[in-house]
Amino acid sequence: MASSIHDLARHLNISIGTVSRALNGRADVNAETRQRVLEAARKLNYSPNQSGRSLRQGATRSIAFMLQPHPGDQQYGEPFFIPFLTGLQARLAESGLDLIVVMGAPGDYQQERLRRVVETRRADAVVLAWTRRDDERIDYLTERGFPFATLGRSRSGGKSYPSLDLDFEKAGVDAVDRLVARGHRRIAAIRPSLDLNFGHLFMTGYRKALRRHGIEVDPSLIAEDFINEAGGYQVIPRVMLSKDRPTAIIFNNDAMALGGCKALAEMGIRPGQDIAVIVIVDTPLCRYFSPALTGFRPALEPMGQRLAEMLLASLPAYAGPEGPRTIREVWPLELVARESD
Amino acid sequence: MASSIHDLARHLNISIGTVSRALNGRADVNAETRQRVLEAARKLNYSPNQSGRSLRQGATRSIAFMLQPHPGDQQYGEPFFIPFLTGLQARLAESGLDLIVVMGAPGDYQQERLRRVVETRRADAVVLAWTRRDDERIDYLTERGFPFATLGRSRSGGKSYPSLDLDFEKAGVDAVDRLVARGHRRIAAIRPSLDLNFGHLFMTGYRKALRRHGIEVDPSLIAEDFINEAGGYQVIPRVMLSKDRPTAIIFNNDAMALGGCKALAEMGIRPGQDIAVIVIVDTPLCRYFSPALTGFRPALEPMGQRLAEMLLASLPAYAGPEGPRTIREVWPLELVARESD
DNA sequence: CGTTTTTCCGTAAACGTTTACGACAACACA
DNA sequence: TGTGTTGTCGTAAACGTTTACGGAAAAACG
Repeated sequence: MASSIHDLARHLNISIGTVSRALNGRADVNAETRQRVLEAARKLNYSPNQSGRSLRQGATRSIAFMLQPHPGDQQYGEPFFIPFLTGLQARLAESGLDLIVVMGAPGDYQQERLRRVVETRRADAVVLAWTRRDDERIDYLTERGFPFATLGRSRSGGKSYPSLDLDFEKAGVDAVDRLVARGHRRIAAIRPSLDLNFGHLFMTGYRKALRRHGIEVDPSLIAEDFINEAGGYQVIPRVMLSKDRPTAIIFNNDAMALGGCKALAEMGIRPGQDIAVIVIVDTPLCRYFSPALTGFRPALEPMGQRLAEMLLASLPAYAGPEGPRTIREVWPLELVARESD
Repeated sequence: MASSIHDLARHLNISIGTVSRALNGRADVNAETRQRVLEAARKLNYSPNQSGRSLRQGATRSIAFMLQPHPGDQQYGEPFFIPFLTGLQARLAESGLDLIVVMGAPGDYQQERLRRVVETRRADAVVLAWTRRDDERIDYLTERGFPFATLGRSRSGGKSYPSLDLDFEKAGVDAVDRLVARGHRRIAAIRPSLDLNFGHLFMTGYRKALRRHGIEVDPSLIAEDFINEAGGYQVIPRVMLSKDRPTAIIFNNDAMALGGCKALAEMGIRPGQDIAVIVIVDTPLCRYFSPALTGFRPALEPMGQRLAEMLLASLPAYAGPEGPRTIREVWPLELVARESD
């Protein structure tokens, strides 16, 4: 059915070696011959079988992104990643690499899928997200010497791999600073599990800023739940029913904020009027919510491009001129002021 | 680095043929030998190189889902697909198949990416979404005889391929019926491009129901825009500033509904009180919005499983007992009544 | 014209599997 | 003992590429 390099060679009365060299732009092939080969390839719409190619070269020329359903989420996923993937894809394509996204099974930190990709050599490198404070996936990959990069940091024991993260700690500080400047002193923090590294970073900033303002950290104002709408919804009563209510809430996530605002509305509390609300990671949801939610906007697509670049630079096969490699980057989160505070 | 079948054979003092047969569960291998092979494979943690395997067998044992950023969307994507993919993945894994997700470039109806997957034989079949009324991807695939299935129908000229869709027409009818029963007669419809088949189906139901109730279809109550928050936001003025305002609005999409409600709020119109709102495809967003939006909930994960089954049944290599193959299914959309109407 | 260099191309091996085929031993049966 | 059957395994080809190597012809050089 599909035409192989042999068909092409036979059709041109030429050896497959020459065809291959012509297609791959080698120097030692006559200009006219190359022309004929390229034309024939187009006419028979030939394109090389990826399996044959991978087998011979020992590389698949593709990078896998491990996509995981929201931890603790039963239903929907994270639109967050789409623009990131668009950027990743764009940059990889420039170097002739394909991006494949591998769905993790919900529940197990996708160890199983990851192992499968690595062991059957379906990709030359992988990109991880949802990095945890101690991440066994990182241990696994470094141990096996399999190339990877991460979106998000981790507490790494001297391991060296490209990683790109947002400055959640700074965002936590900025959020508190802003609220304090507006007169708030009882500021709640709604966060996911501290295992998730960005949750931990956020809380570090939160605490640090409070202390700097001479405000004692009140454990009853800090609550953890699933990182989705249901989590935000069910966590609010725990925070609001205490005797000394907060006057402001920082949500570590837009989905949690949505659920939280619902719970507030049901209690007759209006965000932006009766209580101030800030969201750490801004999405279109925040902008189009009523009231529009103040949040911190990440530059997702550029991040995808950048992480692709960093990953490529770390791969011997694709590394360009041996410049100094940045291995770790932390990008700022820009605050977008809106109505909710 | 990675151990091959030769290493395994050498380690066991056995031929690679026997090793392969043992691992693949062939009958003609001694029980004790098989045991030894399996143990050694575990110990050396051997797993077969996928490229070698694919090359020999002429099949990659993987299915590609073509994921496209929202048409007209610059920023974020569609969480809709995650549970669908979870179901798809689960069912494929049962048959030993891998699911890979391929990102399309925004803009071109991902023809380029699709071609690449097909021509380099990276997958044995593909799954398409966002089916259009006339879909060139379907033409391309049938022409080349490449197996595929679609999430969503298309106006197919006698082509035969597995497809699974939601009954958007019925949802359109039900939405109108419900609103009419509550006394509404001026019902607006906010939809995406009619090229997108689900948009077309929805409108068919909408018109049909209106006529059945003796209500004339008023073009000024129908508006098209991008299928995202911004689209919903900017389309509302066009519909609400006419002299004879609608008393109810049906949104064909949750993101458009979010944007639309924002625009309504800015005009001082409260959904659920001053105007009725129904959303065709329900997501957690609808449930946790204030007011909670009435919508039609799809069974996404089961749909993924089912479509995987239908696809598998259409592939000669994986087809089970040759039962009658359902080639086309349309699933109901269940209405979830909430506060917005 | 003889020698060296360059240009171009064919040959064949290799990548890691699976599998058709045949060989050999053990066993059953007459 | 001879013949057929069964169980188990090794051999080698094949999948579609890329690439090291060598060789023939053409070009350059003296």
